[in-house]
Amino acid sequence: MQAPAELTTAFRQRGLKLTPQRQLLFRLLHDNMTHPTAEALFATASELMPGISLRTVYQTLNDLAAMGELQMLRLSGGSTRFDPNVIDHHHAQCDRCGELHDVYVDHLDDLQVRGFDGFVPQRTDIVFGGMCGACHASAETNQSHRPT
Amino acid sequence: MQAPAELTTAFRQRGLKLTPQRQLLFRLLHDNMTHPTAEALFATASELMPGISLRTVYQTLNDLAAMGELQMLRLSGGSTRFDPNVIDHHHAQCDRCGELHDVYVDHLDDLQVRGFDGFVPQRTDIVFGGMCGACHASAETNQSHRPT
DNA sequence: TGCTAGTTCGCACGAGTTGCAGTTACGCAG
DNA sequence: CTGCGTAACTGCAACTCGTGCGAACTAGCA
Repeated sequence: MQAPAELTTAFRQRGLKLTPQRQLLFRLLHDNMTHPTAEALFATASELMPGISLRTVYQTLNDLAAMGELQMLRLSGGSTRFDPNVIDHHHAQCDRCGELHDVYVDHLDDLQVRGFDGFVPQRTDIVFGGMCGACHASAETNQSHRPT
Repeated sequence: MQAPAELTTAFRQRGLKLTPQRQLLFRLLHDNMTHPTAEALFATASELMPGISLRTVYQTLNDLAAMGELQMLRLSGGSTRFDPNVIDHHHAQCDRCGELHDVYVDHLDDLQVRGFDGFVPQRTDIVFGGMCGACHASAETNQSHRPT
């Protein structure tokens, strides 16, 4: 997603207004690598701007997603997450702690897919399931501390 | 997912009981390629067994998923879908009609992924977005019928 | 400064799913 | 076949996530 200043312009150009609430959310989202949920953003935003409405957070997130500035991620476990990174990338989700982070896949076009059967693919979303480094390490530890 | 007869055995072995409701659901799911939702299964089941509860459908689906006999799919648009095909495969979803079908991807191991950063991948879920054959055809038609 | 359309907010609603409690019935032992 | 214990079924209420709606507000422009 673009920097707050560019978003300001982009919104105005579309006849959308630039409210303090939106500007706050722009700032909270820019360079945000945490894949936050609407609730999480609302919590952070509430601290900086008491009284902001959860409704407004959803509204703004939907607007940004519609403008292609935000990717919406519906994954297993919980609510929709929002990803300001709209560069071609994919995700790795930890089965244990649920943490999500970005990964980049090369040569995706080389994939050989059988069964499209007339389907015309336009996007490819890959989600790797597994264990993040931290969880994997602690799992190993638990294993060696197993009760006799 | 295994055939109803094998599931019967598998359930008994786990101390789970074999009720008519479950047997019905086993039959409805076996070889079901439609990726049904819980509601859809409930609707079909209700015709064959009036009085069956939606709660029971959810319960059984969760049990089967926990046993690894069913894959739960949380995709964009609506509710969780259930896939009795647990053989290594992936999905193609039509952006227009929402239809979902199975595809098979070869040489997945050859994928070059950057950014795992300690993450230990165990599963790979790929969802292709695009248009199914039917929708693509009708979209083409609309295009050629464009108003002048 | 004043107008107006887009925004915000709060509430209520809706879809999807789960928790709970009372009743039912599967599966095993006698 | 009968009786028992426990798992399962059902119906309802509750819960989560997200959206529709209307009144009040305000950004942006003339």
